Amino acid sequence: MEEAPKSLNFIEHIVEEDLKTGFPKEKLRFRFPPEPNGYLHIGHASSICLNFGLGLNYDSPVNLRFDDTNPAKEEQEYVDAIKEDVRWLGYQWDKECYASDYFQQLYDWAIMLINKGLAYVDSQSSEEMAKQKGTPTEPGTNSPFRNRSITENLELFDKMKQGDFEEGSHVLRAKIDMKSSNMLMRDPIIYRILHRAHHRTNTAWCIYPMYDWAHGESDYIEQVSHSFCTLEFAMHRELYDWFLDQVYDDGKVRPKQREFARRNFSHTVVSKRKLLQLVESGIVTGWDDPRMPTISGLRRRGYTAESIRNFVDTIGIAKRDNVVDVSLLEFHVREHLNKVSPRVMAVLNPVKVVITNYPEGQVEWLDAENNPEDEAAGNREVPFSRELFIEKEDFREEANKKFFRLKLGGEVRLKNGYIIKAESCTKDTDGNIMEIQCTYDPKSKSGSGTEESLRRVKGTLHWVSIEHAVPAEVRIYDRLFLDETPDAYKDRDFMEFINSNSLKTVTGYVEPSLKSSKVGDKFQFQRLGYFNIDLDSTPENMVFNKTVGLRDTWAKMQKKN
RNA sequence: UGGCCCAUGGUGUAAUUGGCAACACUCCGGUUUUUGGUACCGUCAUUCAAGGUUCGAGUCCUUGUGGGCCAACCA
Repeated sequence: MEEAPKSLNFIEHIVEEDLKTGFPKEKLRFRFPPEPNGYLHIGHASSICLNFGLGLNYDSPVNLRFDDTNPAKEEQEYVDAIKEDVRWLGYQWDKECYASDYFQQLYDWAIMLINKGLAYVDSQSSEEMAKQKGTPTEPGTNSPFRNRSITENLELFDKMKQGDFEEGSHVLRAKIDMKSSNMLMRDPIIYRILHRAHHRTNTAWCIYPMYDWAHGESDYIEQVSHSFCTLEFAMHRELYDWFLDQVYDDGKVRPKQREFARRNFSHTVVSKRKLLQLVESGIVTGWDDPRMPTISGLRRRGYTAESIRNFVDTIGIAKRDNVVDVSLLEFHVREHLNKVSPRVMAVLNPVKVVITNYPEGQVEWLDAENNPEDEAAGNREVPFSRELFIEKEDFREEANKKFFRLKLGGEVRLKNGYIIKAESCTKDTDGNIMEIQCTYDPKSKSGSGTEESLRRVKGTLHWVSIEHAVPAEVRIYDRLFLDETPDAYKDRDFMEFINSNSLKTVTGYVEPSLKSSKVGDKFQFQRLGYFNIDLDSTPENMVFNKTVGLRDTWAKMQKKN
């Protein structure tokens, strides 16, 4: 058996190339560097799987590093949530790191920059500096403070650190080139004053390093060999390298930044800012609302880590703009859940069926297969009685041959039970069907082996015994946005495209075997879809989330007509 | 007036680095089925444009076109 050589994405090619040109494999080291200012979303999954996948592939350490240089936005809650999500996705980091662990080293290096004449304290307002910065098409001009003496810079920077100055009054800038075609090289700010308590260092510092200064140096301190980030940081690479030049020692690993395209997904947004807006505006109940494209939202919705990993693997890594269709994600959950989730019966939109020739008061416990895809899943028993619920959509008084379900005078198989025939129905004054009267064939019991039981009828319905069914709250979700790319319009706000009907709550009736299940348990409600038990669920009031529906060719046929 | 990046079916990615353009999803059609599910089979459909190099270009070069990013004391 030869294995087909797995094709590599361009990032993997880069690593392979480095190995081929002499980079020692044992020095390979990667990192996943989230800022703890929000929850991880499905887009982050790509980065997580890329970095940790590389680690697994090459047997290299991968650090989890929190990029916590802005105490105004970052919180411990996010740190905890991020760690949980990465673990849940199935990955183990080598070291848990924080950029804030390096504040002292970063500060010492900043002093060195000043001493080398490569950094200065600027005492202008941000507006003044913005003016001097120029535009992408026009060069900037030098700050009047650009040529302060080293001693003065040292003195001022020390006072910044001591907390002698107000926020915004001074910054430390790198002295590079105000005329560079790269705006980031026009004397970027490396430290700003922030009188804020930090989630880890508390009030020890009142100056905080900017991203560009902190990130590359953190990579260097951790001896990360490959630092992968999204495309919008491509212009930062020049600065990343410039900063590295100032501190780099021969013999150490020099980190290499490379960029890949972030993933966009249809009918949703993946930007922590926008997700935060959904949370704060109350459109969703929280970061883990099952409609959110966050890892925690997907987990609560019933997605499995395996399905997310498979999905990420399928969409790959590249550099071009993209919008990944959610149907691909849905395909992967169905694929996994189909293999692992037990089948049960639940009726979500009930109508009563009375089997008129079934003895009153009789109950039979019928044998039911838990999962046709997995023999080891075993069997269970479901109660059958004279009065049942079936789905309203499964009955019509009259219908053509294409309708395989129950109609007056027609027969249908009740899953795991008997063949029944609809004889009549009763309606209320508005014409709504209140009850369907059926007869059953006592010899047609599933699995009994009788001639009658082997009869083939076109339709098979799921059902529950009214007397035994457990009422449950069922939350049915639709996409959060009506537009495919809600945040792709320059002249319209993404909030305009909110789907106001993204959550529908119904009372469903589930078979009694579900009473013993726990939060997070996943099931296939036969003929309906995959559902799991929400964390709001209690033994008295069970709550289910619809993860995703089954593929529904019947619904497609309906749509076409 | 600038700089950087990108362009392969409807969608997302491949193509042994210059050698027969393929995989998955979607769509459509069919077979099987006590889930209109699953499984299986099949159909449609692809290299942005024009030049150039070459025996040979999706891949290299030039120009053009289209798109993205760059002017937070955010990351």
